[in-house]
Amino acid sequence: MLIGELAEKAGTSTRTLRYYEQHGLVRADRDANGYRQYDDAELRVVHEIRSLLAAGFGLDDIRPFVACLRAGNDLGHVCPDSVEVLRRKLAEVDSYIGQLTDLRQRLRAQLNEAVEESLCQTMTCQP
Amino acid sequence: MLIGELAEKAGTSTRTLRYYEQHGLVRADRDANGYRQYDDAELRVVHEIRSLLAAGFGLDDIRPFVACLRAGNDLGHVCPDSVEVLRRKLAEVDSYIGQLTDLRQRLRAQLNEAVEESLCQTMTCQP
DNA sequence: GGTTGCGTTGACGCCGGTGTCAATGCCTAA
DNA sequence: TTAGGCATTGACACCGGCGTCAACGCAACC
Repeated sequence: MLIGELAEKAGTSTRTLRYYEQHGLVRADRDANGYRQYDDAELRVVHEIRSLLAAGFGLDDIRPFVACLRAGNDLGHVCPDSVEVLRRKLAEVDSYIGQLTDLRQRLRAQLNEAVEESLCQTMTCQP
Repeated sequence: MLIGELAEKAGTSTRTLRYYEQHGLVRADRDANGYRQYDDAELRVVHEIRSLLAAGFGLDDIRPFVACLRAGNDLGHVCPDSVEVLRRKLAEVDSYIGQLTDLRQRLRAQLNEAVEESLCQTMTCQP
């Protein structure tokens, strides 16, 4: 399978596939031409990458998952290194949710303050 | 007040103050030298900017808050345009929290799956 | 008058994933 | 043989807030 075909099957671009390869995620043999020749299994790998990227992982985080697939596992997240990344990401997400929740509180407070302020102007209340 | 002094008082850098000015947030008169000369009120403005940036607003979002302060209000968020931005941001934050919560669910599910998998290997269970 | 220290503008770098263009080479069908 | 379609590598562009450096002007003190 050439790069254009894989790109289409994976729903991405050739540029992207080369980028992944440059970062050690996707592998390709080379034809005598120098053209990249992809194994069928790489489609699965690319899907895994796209899925994890969409979830907010970075390319470096994704490497263990790909390695896990290459090691013969059906799922990329069942290996110790992947689990470690999952744990770390979960902690990050938790922390982030916490921060956003705090921020949300402050935004609501400011909105309320602004609304009361404008009520005071129209209805002459005593703050 | 010269730029270095304002930068120190505001806990930021001169580079940053020029950047804010370039984006229409901070104002300065000029000495005969060409040196920027800052009004005392600009310190308040810079603090407002820093605070909102820290909360995740972008410079464009912050502009109405600064305008609100310049209009003579004690608080930058009591003007209609500011309120509009606050509402939008609150919606964004809500949406983002939702997405992160979903993601969190998926991460937990994958972790559980991985853990059960490894238990199966050590304890010969029947999935 | 030279040094030191602050001011000025302008420009590049970073991060991360990808679009996009350029210059060039291979393959295939008309 | 020529066109055009796909391949190759390399490099620039983007976003956003700022660090950082360059090359220079002005102020003040010794």
